[in-house]
Amino acid sequence: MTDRKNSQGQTGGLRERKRRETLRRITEAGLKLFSTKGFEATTLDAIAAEAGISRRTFFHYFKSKDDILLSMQTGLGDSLTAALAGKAPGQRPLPALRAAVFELVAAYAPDDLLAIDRLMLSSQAVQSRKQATYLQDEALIFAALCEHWPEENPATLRLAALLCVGITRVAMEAWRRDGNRRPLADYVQDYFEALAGL
Amino acid sequence: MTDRKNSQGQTGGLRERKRRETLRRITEAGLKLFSTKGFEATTLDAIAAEAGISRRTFFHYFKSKDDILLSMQTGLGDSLTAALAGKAPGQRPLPALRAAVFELVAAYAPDDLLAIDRLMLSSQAVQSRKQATYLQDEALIFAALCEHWPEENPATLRLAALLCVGITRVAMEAWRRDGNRRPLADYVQDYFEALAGL
DNA sequence: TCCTATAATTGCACTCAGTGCAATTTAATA
DNA sequence: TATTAAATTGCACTGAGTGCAATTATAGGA
Repeated sequence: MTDRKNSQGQTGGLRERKRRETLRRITEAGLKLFSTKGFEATTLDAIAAEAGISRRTFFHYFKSKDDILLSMQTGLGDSLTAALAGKAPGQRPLPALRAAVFELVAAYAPDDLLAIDRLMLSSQAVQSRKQATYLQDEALIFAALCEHWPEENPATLRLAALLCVGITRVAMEAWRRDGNRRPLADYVQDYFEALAGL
Repeated sequence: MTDRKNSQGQTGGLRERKRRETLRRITEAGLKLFSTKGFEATTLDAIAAEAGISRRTFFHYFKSKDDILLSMQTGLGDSLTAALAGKAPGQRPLPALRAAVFELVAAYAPDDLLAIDRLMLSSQAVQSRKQATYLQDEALIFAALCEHWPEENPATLRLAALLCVGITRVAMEAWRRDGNRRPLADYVQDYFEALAGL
């Protein structure tokens, strides 16, 4: 009836459009205040005021203050399983994962993510929860591996998931530590090669 | 002067003895209440009352409610670096670590730790912080490895630390999942062997 | 256009974790 | 015993997060 563009789930009605807009305003307000005042020193009242909503409404969009930052995570588990789903021919698990990681890492915008990352360091709780997501990523990838290689030893697949997430993690650490002068893919390469020297 | 047995830092005065006793009472009270009422439902007032102290005093012993549980962690990083310090002859890093892990895992009391572990699952925040400690363990072990094998490629040592903590972690998961009918060392063995099949 | 079901926003009152401060008690020691 | 330092406590406060009920805005059909 009304002329809403519901085709790709993109616009879909005034209600949803407003909701997305409010969500955007909250995260924007949060990011702005976190980076100026610091994470801990920023109160929810301040965020709500900056976003033009009430304090109570904030909790209809996020379950906690932490979640503003956490919601901006890349979602390594989802990305990798997706990249893995398309192409699992006759390859071994680890090389397939390796390829998927490189695919991901190729398209990576340094600056935005780095800023978020730095903010996350300022809160113990946020940092912990961020690091805990690595373990969830592992679980997701392990499940995907089990589907693609059902006859493989589960312990092997478990280790493959562990290594792939772990290598990505330490590569990003090294990359950030060096002030990203070399591309992230180089660090990933380094660690995958170091695997042979064990 | 006074007859305090300060030799091994064991007793050392009324003050310290009382302090240790209070600490013990708090953790005991916490554990008791957590396991009956649940972690979230247990208030600090209840813990303080049960331990016979004031609410305010609690914070002279723990920085947060979480820390009661977190303080009972094994400290994989410390244990492993200690076990590693004694014996690093001409071995390669990973085999040396492997031996150290087996040494640790041999002396492991199932029941107590398992109860703590189950309690930690009931709080998102505690669980996250627990998982985050694995990364700190990695860092500790990596530092120790760098000292013992200064001429080795750091990336290799980084991966060794990652693997050793990771394998211990997934082994404990599998062990717990199976209701620990087999000894923990068996699971560690499984994963170390699966490493070859990658 | 009007009407109704449903979703979003809000205010209010509440619980609980955690902190700062200042007073008081208790142990250590000269 | 007198002095010093640590431990305990109460009080008042901030801020996160929740439950509830009232209000407002949107959706979609009559």
